[in-house]
Amino acid sequence: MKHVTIKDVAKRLNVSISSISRAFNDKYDIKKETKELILKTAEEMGYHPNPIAQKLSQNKTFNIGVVVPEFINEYYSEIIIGIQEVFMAHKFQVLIMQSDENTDQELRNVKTLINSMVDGLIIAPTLKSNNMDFYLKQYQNGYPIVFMSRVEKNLPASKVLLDNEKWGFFATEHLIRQGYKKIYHLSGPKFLCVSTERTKGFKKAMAKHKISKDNFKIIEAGLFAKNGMEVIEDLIYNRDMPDAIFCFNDQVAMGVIKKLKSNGLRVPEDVAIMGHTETRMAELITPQLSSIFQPTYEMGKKTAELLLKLINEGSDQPETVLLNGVLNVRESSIRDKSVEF
Amino acid sequence: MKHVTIKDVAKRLNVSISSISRAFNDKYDIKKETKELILKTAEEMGYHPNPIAQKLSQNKTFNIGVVVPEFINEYYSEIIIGIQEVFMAHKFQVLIMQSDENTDQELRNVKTLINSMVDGLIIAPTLKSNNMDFYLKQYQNGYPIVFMSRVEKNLPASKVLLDNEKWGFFATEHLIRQGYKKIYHLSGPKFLCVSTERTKGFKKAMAKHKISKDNFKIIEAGLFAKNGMEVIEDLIYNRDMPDAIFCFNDQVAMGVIKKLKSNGLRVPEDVAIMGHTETRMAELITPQLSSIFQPTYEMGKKTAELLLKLINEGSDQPETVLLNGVLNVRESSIRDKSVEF
DNA sequence: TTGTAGGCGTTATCAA
DNA sequence: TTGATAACGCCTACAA
Repeated sequence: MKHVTIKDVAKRLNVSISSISRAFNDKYDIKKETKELILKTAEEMGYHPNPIAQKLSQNKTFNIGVVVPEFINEYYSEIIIGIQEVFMAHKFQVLIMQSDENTDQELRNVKTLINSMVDGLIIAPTLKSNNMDFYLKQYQNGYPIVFMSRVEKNLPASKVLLDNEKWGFFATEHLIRQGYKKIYHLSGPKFLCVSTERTKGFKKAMAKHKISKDNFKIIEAGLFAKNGMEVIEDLIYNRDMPDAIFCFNDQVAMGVIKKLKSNGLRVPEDVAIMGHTETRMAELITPQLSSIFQPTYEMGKKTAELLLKLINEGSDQPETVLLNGVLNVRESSIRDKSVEF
Repeated sequence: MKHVTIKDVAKRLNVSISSISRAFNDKYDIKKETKELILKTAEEMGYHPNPIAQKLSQNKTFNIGVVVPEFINEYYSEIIIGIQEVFMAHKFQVLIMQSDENTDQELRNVKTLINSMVDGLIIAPTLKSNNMDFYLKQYQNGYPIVFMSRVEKNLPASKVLLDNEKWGFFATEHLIRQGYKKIYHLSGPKFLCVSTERTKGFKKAMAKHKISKDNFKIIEAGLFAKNGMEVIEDLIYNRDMPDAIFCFNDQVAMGVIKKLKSNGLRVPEDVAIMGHTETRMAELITPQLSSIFQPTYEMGKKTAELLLKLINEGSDQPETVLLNGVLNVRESSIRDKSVEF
């Protein structure tokens, strides 16, 4: 498995290696016929420039690192596809590492990537990430980093995120407009900014529509289906069931629906359910789950573009991209089919 | 962002770069104190060997490539986690590319990875991959490749797969033992060996239990939920509904369940459903879906180990690892709770 | 035990 | 338009 090198081609054609190099990087003047001859012979010999040597000589790795908290759920997988698309087109390789929602693992991942000299980093922090100071220090030292998804709006660095407050608001308002009177919100962990933003949106909707304190409640649940199930068990035990529930995400919502059904409660007749960060399953379960679709693919592309710019042009002002979602209303939250949403 | 190099450390300590190199690769004799001093100073200066230079000088990239048909579903994501674990421990980087179930994209991915000189490849072919000849040629030329998941048992190369026939058989037999009399199988595409194997298992179970031809049927469906839905629509239209259905995978099974429910049929009372290649959703939908769990994480680890061996020791005999699944019986396929399965 | 120097496969500067 | 050659940062025979 010996690879053909630039020298082999040079020898074969009796030209210098510089000419070969020139032919492959149309930067320099080189006679058209020579170039064509070289490219043709190289093709025949199966020569490709050795990317490792290119990188060494250019002092660039053309690698970028992506650190996500997990990619079991389709959310980050889809984002990654968008990221890869952009970087592939620019000859970058994308190294993906997942932190398994563990802050130490995340720090190790980032350090591994930095040590392996990636030209830039995209980071979506884990649940309880306490590494932001470290990341920001790197960023301020000039290391190209773009953040994604789970960071605060006012973080002093480039980032791409959903406007969680806005879409938390819309999700809630949809329930109100459907005529539900008593609405609970199962939030994510309170140390997760994505969650507090959505909760803010929930509160804002309550305020706007002047819903009294007796008629709403915010319960800290979590990220996973089992968190939703646990909360429903408590509510049933305490005979404290609302008309409608806005869940932090679809996973929680599915846990909620499952538990409601197994206790003989109907969705949406007894309790309406609204999810968030739509999954493909939303359309497959019964009832179909209303949710907020996030433009994952575009998020990935946008993030990649920001990083690419940062790598090529250096940093001027940090840029924040706030993306919009889509409210997809389905069976789980419809009371009155005549009401517009 | 200038990186500290081996020279900087050498200069600082007034030793030669060879000593630094030795200290970092405990291969050569080097005085213990010198080594410790070097490592300590290097640490202070923030020196890490430049992986690109290491790779160039060792003529190895320490990269391996993984090509999967998709990673939106958790199946390949979980496998990848297993792969990464093994290779990370051996200082390899794992480049992941997904083919979006497109055979041309797959070929491009593989060629990109080969051109970027990965030391080895793991390939899980797409649906209609017609690139196997090319891959086998590379393999026979000595390029380390291990195949995964969607290849035939008798492929002359190392591979890791589930024993699909066996677990197709078990899945079917479970339905028979539950007392279902008329059992249909929704297969995957017939050009997908994984599917034909499962179908073989289905037929074998029918033969073993002497089920007459009137009482079973094999219908080619597909991979996705919508394929399952379409088949159910047909069956309803033709008034040709069995007691039980063994679906190619959980996605199809979920489509089937959804369509059955929306037509007022109960699962499992009217029709029992068995899935395959268990997803996390299996436990969350109503009724919970019976399925065959695949040991994805172990598959990833095993595949990685085979490739690592191939890279380090060269090829002797191709090795085939046939893994076992687990039959998880849940609500969707239980008729009689007293029957053992 | 340590240092010197050549090589890995490129790119890029400088001469020709 | 081309060629010679020094870098890029490291590893490793060989010499000391």
